Amino acid sequence: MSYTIHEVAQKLGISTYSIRYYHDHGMLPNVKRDANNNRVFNDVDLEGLHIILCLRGTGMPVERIQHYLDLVQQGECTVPERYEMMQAQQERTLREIADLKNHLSTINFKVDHYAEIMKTHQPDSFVPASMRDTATNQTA
Amino acid sequence: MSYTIHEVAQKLGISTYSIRYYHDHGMLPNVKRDANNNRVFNDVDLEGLHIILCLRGTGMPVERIQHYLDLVQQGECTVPERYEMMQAQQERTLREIADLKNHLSTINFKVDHYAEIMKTHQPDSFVPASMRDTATNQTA
DNA sequence: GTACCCCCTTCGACCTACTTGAAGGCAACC
DNA sequence: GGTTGCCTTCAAGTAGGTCGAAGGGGGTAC
Repeated sequence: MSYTIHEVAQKLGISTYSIRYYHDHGMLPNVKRDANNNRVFNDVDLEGLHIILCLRGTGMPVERIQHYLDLVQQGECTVPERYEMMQAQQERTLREIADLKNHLSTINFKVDHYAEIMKTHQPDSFVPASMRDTATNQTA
Repeated sequence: MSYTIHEVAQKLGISTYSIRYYHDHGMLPNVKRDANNNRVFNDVDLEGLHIILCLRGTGMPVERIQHYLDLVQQGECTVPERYEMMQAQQERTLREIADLKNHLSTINFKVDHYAEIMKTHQPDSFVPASMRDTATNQTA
């Protein structure tokens, strides 16, 4: 199967801009061109993009992704380095999930707090936005 | 208690640059200055920074954070809007955690895969980086 | 009292990872 | 054969910092 850049963008839920960016930066080295110089993607390229999105989504810089994909191209002798990279990324991602969960509990607290305030007030005690430019009290 | 920008940076594990950035962009409106024009932070400012880091860390754009902090300044009548903002952020964060977990399982798979390869090969079948510029086979 | 050191200031440049716009090519339809 | 539409490249813009230069104030050392 082969795909246009638009089809790939739709399939993966990203912009054509990003795809060109990844391609232009050497992260999709096997993408072919048709007679009109348009990019033509196959399933292997899609797989590559999937990995790129996974690594970018977990915060790996583009340069590191380039390096990783180079290692893949170089063959099995680079497995130990790839292993280390993926292990580092694994740890990084676990930390990030933990951080997000921490942040989430702060946010949850605010949601509950605001819900509580709204429950104990009459609905009409809230002033519309257009009238609240002179208020001064502070309730974070 | 009052703190210098350095103390705050160390306390919160961020750079003084970022703190100035947040301050310069109106997100710490109550920070005072001393006789030498140096920023002086108190515990309320620290609390504010904590919220800023929580919202930035969960992907809220600076502009939205500014708006949220404005609402806080405006007082209790803005609680319904703040409630909506925090609820949206809650959902966003849950989605982000789910995405990260998906990515993580891809990464876990790679780690296991590479570990498997390394276990079934002799240790000396891996060529040092300095010698592997001519390899061609592909094993993602 | 001045030299040195350290921390602070502002302002502007730089960075990453896109995102968008301008200008133009090629094909297909009417 | 003109218009529509998707593609191209290259350059500029954006967000959110990050950093460096230039300069000021204050405290201690001599």
